Parts: sequence; structure tokens; C-alpha cells
Amino acid sequence: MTAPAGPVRTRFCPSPTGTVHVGVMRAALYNWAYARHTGGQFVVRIEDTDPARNTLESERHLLDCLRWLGLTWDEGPEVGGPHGPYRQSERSELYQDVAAKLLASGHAYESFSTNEEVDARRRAAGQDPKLGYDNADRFLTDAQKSAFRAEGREPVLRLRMPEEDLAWTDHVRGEVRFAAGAVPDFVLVRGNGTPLYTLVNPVDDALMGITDVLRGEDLLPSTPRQIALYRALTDIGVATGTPRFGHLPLVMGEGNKKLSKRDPQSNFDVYRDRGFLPAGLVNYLALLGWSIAEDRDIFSPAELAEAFDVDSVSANPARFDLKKAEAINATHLRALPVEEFLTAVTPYLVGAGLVADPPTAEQAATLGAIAPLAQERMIVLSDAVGLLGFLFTEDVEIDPAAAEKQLGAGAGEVLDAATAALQALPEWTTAAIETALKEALVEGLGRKPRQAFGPVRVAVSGRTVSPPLYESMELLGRERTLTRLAAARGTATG
RNA sequence: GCCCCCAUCGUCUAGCGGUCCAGGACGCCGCCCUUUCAAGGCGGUAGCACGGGUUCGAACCCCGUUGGGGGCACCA
Repeated sequence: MTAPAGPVRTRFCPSPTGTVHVGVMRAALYNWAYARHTGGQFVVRIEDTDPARNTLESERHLLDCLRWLGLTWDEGPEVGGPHGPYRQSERSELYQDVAAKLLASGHAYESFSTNEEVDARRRAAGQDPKLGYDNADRFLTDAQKSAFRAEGREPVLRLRMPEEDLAWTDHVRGEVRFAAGAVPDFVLVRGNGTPLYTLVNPVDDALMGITDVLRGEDLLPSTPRQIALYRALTDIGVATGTPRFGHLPLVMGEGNKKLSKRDPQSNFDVYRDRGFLPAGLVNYLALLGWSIAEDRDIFSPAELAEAFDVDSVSANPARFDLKKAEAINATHLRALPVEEFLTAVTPYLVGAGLVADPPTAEQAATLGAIAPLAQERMIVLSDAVGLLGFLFTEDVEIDPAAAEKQLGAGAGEVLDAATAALQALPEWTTAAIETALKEALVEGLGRKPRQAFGPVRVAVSGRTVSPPLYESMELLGRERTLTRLAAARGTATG
């Protein structure tokens, strides 16, 4: 059992059905990283053989997610390549041809049994019907086949499984072995003549020269069937060998279950929408089953590609930990050059209606000034909306919880003193504001800084968390600052 | 039920027979810094599932137990 010769060729072959799953994107990432690491190629193929569930819209979305993450493909939809088409719905003739060859060579055979009949036979023999198909149609005579056809039955095509153990050396699990006879002859082509995933996936991998199949562990039990198919395909000259397999650990959710499509945490879009950085998400996703070094877990996509090796992927299932994902992303966010940060964050402010598209000169100036201060206080880009919103509106809306905390007893005194000090200020600069407020509140009222500045912050920004106060006030301007202090004074209870 | 996979701090992991009374990260808890929140600095908390072997020596190898997970379609 040898893999096709030549450079590594990996593939990502999603079925475009609805939402994009984070586990699926992690599989794409590993395939991409392994191809890049080895100097091989990364192929994308769309598995849309189920017209009832597949849509072009979700295909576009899938590709868009790949691009956004930075996982460029060397062959596939939208870029083409020598092994196209890369959409299974456009490859029907190929499958029909291979199916015919498999039948003619005797590797596959026509099977007429219905599920009910198989079940009945299993039960009659005192066996568990869960055992599945019993290989009963392997040696049907022509007369028997004609009789079934005369009844109006249309046969499925099944692969004849070999009478020997099927084993392979898995990239992440080492040797895996399934006993002879454990896997029944399985269906390759439906009764209506359309091919199934079981046929189409290995055929395309063979035709596209895929050398390494890296996929989720949930597909591990289907590997013996595929190995048997590959042998048959090699025998009839369709394949040049059996690829190496690597079964990646599953991505688990909160509980102890595979992160299901139903789970909101599994939806890739939510991370993108919240403003995770591609590099941040790549970094975190890569960590789900792999590590770059003993004492390091922050790295760029390029560094990942440089270092990634499937053979060192862990076999343990990995739980998706949002807190850690956020921490990793925050680190990437802070490391971003200010210009790039601005470019990335502006669409979120535009989307929230806080700044114009493009921002006005004044808005741009404010943004430029606050960006470095905001950057280290954010986890995801959308945090900017709540954190910076107060700078781009006339009247700030005060968060009730913040008011509760800071605008209660004693706040009136602070706001009055701050107002008096700021009104008299000859020049409106960060330094002047700082000096004036410290004199008025800390020295004048004898308050601890914590108590002195809390109410002022809430009055000005509407929240207990904001960019540094003096800078914020300078950017806001004297007029708006004083208006807000007055407004807060009106609601303060003491 | 059958087949297969997995088993180190709460979580992700390093460890591939001695250099491990087990290292890093997230989280959590302190302290420092400090105008809030962060960031940053320092420190702490917490783990080799269990039982047998093999070996001079086991987190690392073997077997079993237990626990967890995945798969058993004319879906992909």
C-alpha cells in the first residue's frame, strides 16, 4: 500500500450545506499548513452530490471563509487547475465510467436486496440487524438478476470487500487495523444510478493525485472501505496508489460531545463577525491538537506553515475554549501595527453607525488618536463599538449598571467639583485636564483616585470601562464633556 | 449490541525509559504598577484515571479495568 509518488497534495473537500463549522475549518487549516510546510499543493473540491442539501450560496460562503482565514488553494473552484472540474456535480461522467469499470472487472457487483430483506435475514439467523448488509448478493446468477429486474427492482452497486484485515499507518494514530469481515460490502452507486460519497470521494482523491488525506476522526471507521476501494481502483488503473491517512482529533463543545452543527459555538461566522483576526483564529485553531513548542503558543500563519507537521498532531479530542481563543486573539490584536488596526476596526464603527463611510476628517483624527489606547483594551474588533462609541455621539447613553455603581451617593459632589475645575481651565489638553482634576478631586475633596474618577468616567463615557480618561476628554472637547457632566449630575443621587 | 479511537493541571498541551518531587498557555487567586478597565511585571493554585506486569529505573513500553468519544444509510 503505497501513496502516489511526488510532492504532498492535500485537499479540503467540504459539502456546502448551511453553516460553516469551526471543526471543518480546523481540518482545512491543517491540510493547508501541511501542504505549505512540505512545499506541496493544497486542493479544494466541492462535494455537492446531494442536490437536496447543497447550495451555491453556501459554497461561496465556504470559499469566502477560507480566503478570509488566508488559506489559499492551488487548485479548485475559482482558480481552476489540471484536475478539474472541482465540483462533484460536474463530474458525473467520470463516476459513471469508473463505476462501469469496477463492475466489469468484478470488484463491484449488482445487489438487489432491500434493507427490509437484509434485516429479516439477520433476524432469522438470530443476529443483530445492526450488523447491516450480509453480502448475500455477491454471487447472483444472471437468471436471478433478470428475475429481480423483471420485478422492477433496480440494483445498487456494491464493492466486494477483501477477505483479509485492512490496516494502515495513520499520521496521527499509528497503526489502525480492522478485522477481515468487519465491514460489509458497501454501496457505491444508488439504484437510480447516481454515485454516493463512498465512491466519489476516493475516486476524486485518486484522480486528483491526493497523497495525504487529513480529516476528522469521525471518518476513521470508513477508512477500511476506502482502502479496499483504492486497491480496486489501482487494479483497474484509475488510482496510482492509496494515500496516507491522518485522522484529526474531534473538536468538542462545552460538554463532552462533538461540537455539533446545532451548537452556536460551532458556527465559524460568529468569530468572524465578532471581529476575531484571521491570524488570531488561525493561531487558536492550530492549537486544537497541535503545539509549536514547549513554551510558546503565539505564532503567525507563516510560522505555522513553517513548523507544522501532521505526525505531531495529538490524538486526543480537543475542547473548544472560548476564553483561550479570545486571549490569543487579544494578543494578536495588540501586536497589530496601528495602521492595520485602524483599517480592521473602522468597518465595525461604520457598521454600528458611529462614523461615516469613509470617516470624516474629524472622525479620522479622533480615531487615529484613540486607536493606540483602545487597541490594548480590546479582545475582538467589535469591542470598539462599545468602547469608543461615546466619542462619536452627541449625547452618551449611560449604562444603567455603570450608573448604579458610580453615580450613587457622593457622586454629585465629585461632578460639581469636576465641572467647576474644567470650566475654568484656560487650555483644553490632556495634561491640563489631568492636573485640574487631580487638584480638584484628589486634593480638593480628599478622595481616593478610585472614587474620584469613577463618576467622571461614567458621566463622560457612559461605562466603567473606557480608554484613558483625560485623553478621552480632550478628544471629546470641552463642550460635550461639560454637557455630559451636567447630565450625569441630574441623575446622580448624592 | 458490534467495531474503532482516546486517556498528563478545570481547559489546550510539552513530555517520546533516567536530565520530571512533570514544563508552558488560558482560566482562577494574590501582590506590584496605576485615574477606571485593561495591558505589563511578580508569585500562587491545580494533573500523570486505576490495577497488574516488563525494567536497575516508567507519565512514557505491554496487558487488563474503568471512564470518555466516534462510527455502524441507496447522508456527506
